[in-house]
Amino acid sequence: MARSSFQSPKGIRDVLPEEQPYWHRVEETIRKIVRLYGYERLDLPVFEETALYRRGVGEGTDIVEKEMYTFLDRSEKSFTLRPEFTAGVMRAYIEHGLAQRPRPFKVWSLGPVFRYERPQAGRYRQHTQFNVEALGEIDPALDFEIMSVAYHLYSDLGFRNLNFQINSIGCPECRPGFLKQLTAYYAGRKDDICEDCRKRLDVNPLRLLDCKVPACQPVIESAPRISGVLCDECRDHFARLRTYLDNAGRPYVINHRLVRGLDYYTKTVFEVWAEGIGAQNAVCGGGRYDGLAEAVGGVPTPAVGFASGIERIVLTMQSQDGAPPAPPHPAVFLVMQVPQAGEQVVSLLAELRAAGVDAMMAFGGRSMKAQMREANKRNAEYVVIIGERELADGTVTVKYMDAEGQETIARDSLIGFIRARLHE
RNA sequence: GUGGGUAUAGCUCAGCUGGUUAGAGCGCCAGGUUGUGGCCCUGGAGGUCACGGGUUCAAAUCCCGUUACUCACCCCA
Repeated sequence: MARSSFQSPKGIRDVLPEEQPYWHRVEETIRKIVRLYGYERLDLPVFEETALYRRGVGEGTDIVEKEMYTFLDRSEKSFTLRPEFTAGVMRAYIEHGLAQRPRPFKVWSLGPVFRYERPQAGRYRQHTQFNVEALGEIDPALDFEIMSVAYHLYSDLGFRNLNFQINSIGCPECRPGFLKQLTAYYAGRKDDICEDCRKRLDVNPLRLLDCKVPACQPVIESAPRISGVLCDECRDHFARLRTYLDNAGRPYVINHRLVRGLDYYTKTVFEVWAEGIGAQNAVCGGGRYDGLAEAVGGVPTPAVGFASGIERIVLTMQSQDGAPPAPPHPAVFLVMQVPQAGEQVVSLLAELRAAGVDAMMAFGGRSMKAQMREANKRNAEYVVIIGERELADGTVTVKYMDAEGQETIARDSLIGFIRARLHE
């Protein structure tokens, strides 16, 4: 590693040009799909009042307890770099009276989110999320639509073995009863479970089901399942969602242990799992959050959404075999055989670009061989050479870089000549 | 917050049990005569061997500490 006075902060990375083709491909696909499904873009601030996240995400969550980048501004107000999108979307929805628009209000966002965590493969302190939300509607067909957006994205990106995990975690009507059952069940087994789980029993019992410690597995295995105690409304909602999935032939796995860490989820929760992202498995997580609006001071508003991490998508793409997205390369690269051709090269370059032909020139007055080598490294399709002869008779020489041959043509016919070939 | 691993050129890494001007491949730059890329050949630039201390006649190499990076746990995208 090169020495330097500075380096990027821990867990925060640069996306160098060679990785950009992947990002470009992902963004292109996202734009295509949100249009297809009728979602509009919503850009939100990168930081919000701290209280929004405390109440929106939930006091008991890891995000709020230990992962937020919180700071005081010069007026001593507390703000926090967004650790997720959903709370901000809800804030904007309420603040701008967006409930007045046709419902559901369907939006997507793309941008960085921040969490203070120990970085590891597929996990960063700043990462980029593609976020999709639909607010103001409880119909399970909307849950299905949201999941379809995710499905469509990954399948268009060529992901194999799409692994959708779904569950229903109930609502304020039925979940308390389940938690009572669950804690009662665990109360008699305190000696059989790990230390973390003993804490979860008091703090966040739902997460007991999420534990990966081997000793806890048999306990989880025979634990009561929420599916048995869902209220009629939640049971019906979940059943209808599954029907839509079945009818569409979508693969999914019902995962009784999928509970998710954020407080605001109700009913449907889902994740999409992928390989190639280190020890992480989720490229996408989401669900229904009918209780969030009230938690942040709005009128009750049902909503569903998901977030997907672009870095994890890119890692997944890179781990799959198949050709990487092609990097950009110029159609034309201009080379001067003698320094006197410099003026011609500079004006010709401007003319080419004005005509919409992407072009570059060799800078710095190096040898022609060096200029040709650069043209090759930059993968130019055509090299246009201007030398003494061309200067003398008002011509240019066009060389084909991935074929044999070259030809000398009138300078004025160059743009037409190149355009004709690029359209082939 | 907890645990493991690693720190030598831009990148990937050699450098054995301490010994004199620290190496390779790739990349970069320049040449291989008269105006031309890719292959090949030649040459060149580039390193306070992470940092600080210690042991020793002698440390990239051994010991201690610090920092950084990395993987994993927790949790999540």
